[in-house]
Amino acid sequence: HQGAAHAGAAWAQGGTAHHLGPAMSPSPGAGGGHQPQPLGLYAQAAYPGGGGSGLAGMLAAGGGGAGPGLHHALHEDGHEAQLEPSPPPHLGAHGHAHGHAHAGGLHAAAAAHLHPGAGGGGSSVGEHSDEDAPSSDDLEQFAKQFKQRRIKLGFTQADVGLALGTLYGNVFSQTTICRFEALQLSFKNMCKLKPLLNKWLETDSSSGSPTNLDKIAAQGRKRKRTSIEVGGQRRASRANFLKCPKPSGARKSRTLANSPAAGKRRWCASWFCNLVALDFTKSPETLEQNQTPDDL
DNA sequence: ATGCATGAGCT
DNA sequence: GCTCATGCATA
Repeated sequence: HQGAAHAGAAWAQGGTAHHLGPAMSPSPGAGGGHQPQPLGLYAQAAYPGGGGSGLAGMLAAGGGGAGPGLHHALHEDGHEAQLEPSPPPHLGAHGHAHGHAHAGGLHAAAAAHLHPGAGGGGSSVGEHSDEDAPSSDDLEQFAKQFKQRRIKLGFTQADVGLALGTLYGNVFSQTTICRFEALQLSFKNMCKLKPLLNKWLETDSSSGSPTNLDKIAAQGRKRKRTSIEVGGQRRASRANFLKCPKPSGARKSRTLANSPAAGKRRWCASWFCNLVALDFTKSPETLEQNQTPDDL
């Protein structure tokens, strides 16, 4: 059930993508069982080959039934649209951008792709726990299944993270597992983690043993989280981001100096970095609403 | 689940 | 100096 209705999350390697959140049908249905999970479609933009227009392109299209169409466009300011060419090293190419537009939503993907095809044999439709070129669909499906099984087995995200540590060397935090399940990691990162989690699924039943939940002593260095004045600073920063996702040095200085967030350079830097890195996977609709006129 | 932060690699 | 993978702290 729920099969077709997802809202989306978008992936892109070098480009921009958004997703919108609320897409679910307003079905009055009592049922409600779950909360609308934003799962979704991914779009992978392959690399901007040389040219580039891809970067700033795209915007969303309106939402079908339910949602008030929210979307917005990101326009970059006049100049500069740099894309970094991260060369897709041959190998696994995956990437289709399927942009389904389901019931509510949309988003587009600028995309190019390399075909998955590796050469060879007729790939059968097998669901194998592949290692090599998982498609977005595979990952999406895997994540979904993984979460389901994890819960069924009674493990928390944190448990899994720890287990991974004992299974291999890498320990992962609850955060990472959560993001994996929610498809909030980069495509590449998802591909990297999938095999590990998959192995966990297989090894799980055996792990009835009392997991040594410790070892992972905490290290010193506590991080301090900067407090941002609700509303103003964040709002202004969002507006700025919309105007220019990748500000140049000069522009950054100007923006910082005049923004309500002035003085919080480090915060600003992290904020922009995170937004760009996640490809703007945070509700763009919110941005639109709060957009400030022109406080650059 | 998500906001802010760190640090390793790259360029 | 930037991107990416990851995580602490917290809503």
